[in-house]
Amino acid sequence: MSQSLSRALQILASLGEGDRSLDQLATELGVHKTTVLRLLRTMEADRFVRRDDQHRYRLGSRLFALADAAREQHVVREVAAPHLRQLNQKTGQTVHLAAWENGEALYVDKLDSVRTVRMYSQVGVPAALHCTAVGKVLLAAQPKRQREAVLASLEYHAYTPQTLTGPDALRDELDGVRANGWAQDKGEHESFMNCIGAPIVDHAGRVVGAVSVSVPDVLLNYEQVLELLPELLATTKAISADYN
Amino acid sequence: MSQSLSRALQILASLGEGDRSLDQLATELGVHKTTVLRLLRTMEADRFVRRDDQHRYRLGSRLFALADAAREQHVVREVAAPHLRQLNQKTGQTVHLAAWENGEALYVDKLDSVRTVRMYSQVGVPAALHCTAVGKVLLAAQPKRQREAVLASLEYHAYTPQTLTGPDALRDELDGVRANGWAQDKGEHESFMNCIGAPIVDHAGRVVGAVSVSVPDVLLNYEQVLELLPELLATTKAISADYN
DNA sequence: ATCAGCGTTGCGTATTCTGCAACTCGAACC
DNA sequence: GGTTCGAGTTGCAGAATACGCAACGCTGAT
Repeated sequence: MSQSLSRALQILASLGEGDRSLDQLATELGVHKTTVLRLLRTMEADRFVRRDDQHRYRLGSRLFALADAAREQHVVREVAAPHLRQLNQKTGQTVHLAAWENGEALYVDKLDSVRTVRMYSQVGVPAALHCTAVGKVLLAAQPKRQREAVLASLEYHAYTPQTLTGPDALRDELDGVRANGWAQDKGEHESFMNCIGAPIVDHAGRVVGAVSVSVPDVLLNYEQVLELLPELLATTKAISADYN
Repeated sequence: MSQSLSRALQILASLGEGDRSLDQLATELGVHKTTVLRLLRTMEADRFVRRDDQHRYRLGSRLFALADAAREQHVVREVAAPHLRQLNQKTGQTVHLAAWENGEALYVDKLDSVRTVRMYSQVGVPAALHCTAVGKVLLAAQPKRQREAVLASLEYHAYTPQTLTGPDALRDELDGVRANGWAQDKGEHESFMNCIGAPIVDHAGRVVGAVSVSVPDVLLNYEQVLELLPELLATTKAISADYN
């Protein structure tokens, strides 16, 4: 494991909490100023950090340029965006878009409930497959071989008492998802959150993404969330149509 | 400058464009696989990168979280954001925000004209100083010493026939910019694009950023673009006021 | 005017990183 | 089913690289 890199990452993490001076960083890491300076210089050259006129260091623009570039790579995102916005405005709830990539369900876009603003924090991060609506939708759509492989390899972390914790329970659940054409998450990831999700399909009927709506139970109980299902299905249908 | 760190940053940059395999990264950097592996391991431990079950590497959750932090910590950007959105909606045109960082004019935010969707493509990239509105605004605001140093060192790449191609022409132009309080780009960067830009100033009158509006000439001719000037100046004035 | 605090530089040392070679694992192909 | 190819992983010895020291310079405060 690379020492200097490791220290550089610590620096970035520290800068994530706020701006720092050289000495501050040096004492924080417990290394000499010189060392920190060299690392900062390297990162500054690539714009991963910048420093303002008062010699205080901050995170650089390269960082968000990178994240944006990575997030923009999914084609589904572009097509889905306007529809997601509509769904978000109609329901007033948090909307997620996820896509299947190399054995994972990746969040590709997210629209928050409050203020209809994008909250990116989770975008680019994989979703749990056994306890999220999008995870179930995408996993259910995989070919049987791969599905079984995933079922066998999952860790089934029990986030809440409701979480499905074994391959058998999840297999049944997935069968249900395929039969219904949509999935639920009844407080399985966060005990106070209920979600419903549905697939986006291309012209060949292959599932290329999943959309979900998440609602905290203080706002709507589970039955009320189900009333949003028609809206959700209309949205995924529209996206699927546009996708071709 | 730290070699290993520098290579690690190259890796991140590459992963920003898409997922990569170990060998792919090794050949891209021109170093041994072992070296890349060690770097990746260190970054993986801190979740700056992760790999899926097919051994393909991609950016990790920590990086996305940091990117969001970087965005929020960019004061000018945060303050300007709502105003830029307004300007974008009122004019319907592409709006850029740039800031002077490390001796360059960096695009920090961008709102696209055609769709409601954000196109981040240019964010984090430096703007040409001799042929963009924001570049001129920011360069014009630099102290004379530094300004002259830049004037002498620029390459004056002639993107179009309209591009200013020498230090003398640019110096005159900058004098005009300071006198007027705004800058233009009459097809100097892309022949079919006209832009106007204006500075954001802090309480001490120091220029901390620049906003520009860009319009393709198929939509508006140059005189019509100038009619947007009051809107632009109102925006920069409002941002400047909020900045304090 | 002096001092304190902080960032910066040059340099010798040894720690850390590097690349080689060999090994493992899995898939693909005959 | 055996073989070969591709890709990732490990141990190791040499050497380049990163480290910390000490001294310098700058800026702002007392």
